[in-house]
Amino acid sequence: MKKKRPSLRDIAEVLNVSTTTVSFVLNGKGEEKKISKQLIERVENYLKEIDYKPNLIARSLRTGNSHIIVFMVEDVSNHFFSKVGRIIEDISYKHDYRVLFCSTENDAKRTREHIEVFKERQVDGFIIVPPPGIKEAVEDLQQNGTPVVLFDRKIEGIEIDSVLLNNYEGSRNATLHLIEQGFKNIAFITIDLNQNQMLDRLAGYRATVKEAGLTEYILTLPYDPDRASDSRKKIQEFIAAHPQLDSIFFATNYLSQSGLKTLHQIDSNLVSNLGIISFDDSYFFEMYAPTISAYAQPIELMAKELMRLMLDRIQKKNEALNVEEVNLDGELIIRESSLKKYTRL
Amino acid sequence: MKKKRPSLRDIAEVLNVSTTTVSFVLNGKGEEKKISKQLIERVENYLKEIDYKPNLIARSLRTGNSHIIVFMVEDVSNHFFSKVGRIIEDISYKHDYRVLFCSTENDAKRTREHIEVFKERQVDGFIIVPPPGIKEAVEDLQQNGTPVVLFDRKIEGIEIDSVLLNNYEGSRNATLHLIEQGFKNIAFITIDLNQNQMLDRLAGYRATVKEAGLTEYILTLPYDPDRASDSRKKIQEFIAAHPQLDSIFFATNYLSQSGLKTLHQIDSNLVSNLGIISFDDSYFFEMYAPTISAYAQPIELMAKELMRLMLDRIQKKNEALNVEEVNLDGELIIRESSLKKYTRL
DNA sequence: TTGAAAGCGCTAACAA
DNA sequence: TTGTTAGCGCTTTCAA
Repeated sequence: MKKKRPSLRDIAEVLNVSTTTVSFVLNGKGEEKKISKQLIERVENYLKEIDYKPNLIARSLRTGNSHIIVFMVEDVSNHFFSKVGRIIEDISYKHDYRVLFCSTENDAKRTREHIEVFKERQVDGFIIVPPPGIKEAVEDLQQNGTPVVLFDRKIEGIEIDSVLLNNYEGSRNATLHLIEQGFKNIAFITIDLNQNQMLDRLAGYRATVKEAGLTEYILTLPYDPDRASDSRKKIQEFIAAHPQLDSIFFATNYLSQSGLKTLHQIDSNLVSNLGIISFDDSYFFEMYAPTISAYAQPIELMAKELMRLMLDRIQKKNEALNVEEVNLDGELIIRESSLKKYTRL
Repeated sequence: MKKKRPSLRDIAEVLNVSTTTVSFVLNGKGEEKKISKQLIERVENYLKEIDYKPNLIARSLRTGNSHIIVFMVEDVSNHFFSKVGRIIEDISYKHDYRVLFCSTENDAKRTREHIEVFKERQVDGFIIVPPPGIKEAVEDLQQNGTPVVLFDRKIEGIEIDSVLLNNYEGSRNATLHLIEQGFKNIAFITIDLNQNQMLDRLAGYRATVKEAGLTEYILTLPYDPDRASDSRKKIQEFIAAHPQLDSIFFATNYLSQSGLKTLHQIDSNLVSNLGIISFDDSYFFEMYAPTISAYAQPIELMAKELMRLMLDRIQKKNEALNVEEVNLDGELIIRESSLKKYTRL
């Protein structure tokens, strides 16, 4: 049933040349290795004729690389990560790399297991959104000389290429925007995740509110996504306890989404009457009524920077390179929800 | 810098046994091959001690398989596909397979290229959402004995395992529901994609409307996503031309999304006054005001069926199996938007 | 019950 | 300018 594909050796035999010759021509090293024009042409023609495809596994075994890049994120089906992944896939494809997506679930053990397997599969590089507790595994990769680029989050106490969002600035901008629109009692709703990107956002909010002489109102919800109804109750209580609130800043887009739903359930006018802004954009914010303002992460730029670093590191694998920490700014997208309200103010 | 990992041979030398022995023990074939208990134990202990990880590439080269499954969809960042992919990833992980996600962009050439590369990489199976024009490539894989399971769409004139949605029934159910709620002038908005899943949905709508003695109103929009503004205009004209419409059935979730936005722009009361239902659910439908009814695809079940077939085919690679076409039913999720309206009727 | 050795298909150092 | 050949690390047949 399975017709065996011809191997290099088969080809060499048919053409009556050595496998070396075929290999060199195949890899475009014909000229460099001073193989005659005619021979090159003859080989190339034959390769084309039989539409020869080399066995990539054999090549990997020999060369030690695989032209595969791993993209490890918390959840590949998360909108933000999947969009970034999509662009990474495209850039990789153009450079003849493939991308293995995988979900860490923010779990260190699972992540370490994945890393082990991929290492044994000779993947050429890792782009990782690091869960807590994988510092050693990452250092190990670095020791090994495997390119690693961190994304979205840092690991403290380790020198490593990273592409990050300037969370503090973003949070500050969003808060400032609300203040400029005349909001005085701005709530910040976040999750109790002890990770620097969330802490920076909180810090940005607090500093800005304080600077403006306003009071801070902070609600911290449990991270556990299974306890959505708990969160709903907490939001409801929070709103009830602070009737003076005129606006809400959600620290991440899935909070905004569930938050909007909750607000709507509490009182269908609430969403229109409160100033609302979200950290992280969502494609549904512009279809909502009112449309929801957001501080958007620069998805395309992030993907490009990740791949720029990755391809560079792969190429210059044996040179010592300066570690780069790329801090990108997002963009404040002002829609209806964060504009001055006349109904309530 | 790179400390070389120990190979099977190294281990054999250290233990003063043959590589065969180590290999057998490593693969749990010790007993079967009648290696003595003590030896097995000695080898196992050493393997554990040095935390030996075999080189998976070498193994692949030798065995001809890779424990990698490819999941090819139109766009990996599409909500529906990424959710299915996420579950497939999980199931695979439990069976010690990894998943290579890749986007076809519904383009035959790109898809064929991907298939070629993956074939040379010895992937163990393909789950494919087939774009038009890849029938031959798929048949080729089948010839090769590589497991292929189609998802979401069929390829006409080819016997192949597939997991599909029962589009006709789904469309019928959604239409019936609107009729039961008292809607009389139901529009069907679709895209001009000549693929059977879309045609079945259209057919389901038409048959049901006809059966109920109602008039059909069909708007077909161009597929090209770049021409969103065109679509908006067409929707607007369509609504204007048929003031008697009391409800709209969108044939796919991204149509619903852009459609809702358009409706809202035309007249902010329109969304509340029309009956609305969407083929395909979206997580944002339940946050919208009003919440949007939908015929939801059974994401988890689909992923499970895909993997059931895939793992089965991989395992029984050399047996002739009956082709299975799994047709799944979705679920009608009734929310506010499709309930009887009192404001307009 | 264990070991020797032949490959899987490719690359590249070395020889001719 | 081209060819010979030794591996890459593993599995598995055959021999001992």
